[in-house]
Amino acid sequence: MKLSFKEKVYKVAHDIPKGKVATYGQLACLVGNKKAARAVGLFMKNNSDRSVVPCHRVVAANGALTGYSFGRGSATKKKMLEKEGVIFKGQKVDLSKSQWKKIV
DNA sequence: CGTATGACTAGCT
DNA sequence: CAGCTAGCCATAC
Repeated sequence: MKLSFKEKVYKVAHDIPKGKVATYGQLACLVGNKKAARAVGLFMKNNSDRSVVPCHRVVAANGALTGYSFGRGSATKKKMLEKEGVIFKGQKVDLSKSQWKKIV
């Protein structure tokens, strides 16, 4: 079975461990199209698995909490991440400490 | 198939 | 530091 880009994105996103976050570009790179960060975000928005896929563990390349049209948006997202152990720097995620690094 | 859309990113001013 | 532009991609219609 051939996984669609979107399927891969969901798969990788689901692989993000608790307390860690990944950037759209990173996910895009993991699925094979590092320039498809846009498409990645698109799937997160059209997510049907928002309760299944930890889309809240996906942030912008600079650690900003972009998007997230769930709950109170970035507020809820930030809360969830902080609760999971993600380090925050002001209003952004401290990628230097909480960016997920896929171990292959 | 062509157009429109979007939770992106990097570079410049 | 903030704002803007251009480039790139997959999906839906």
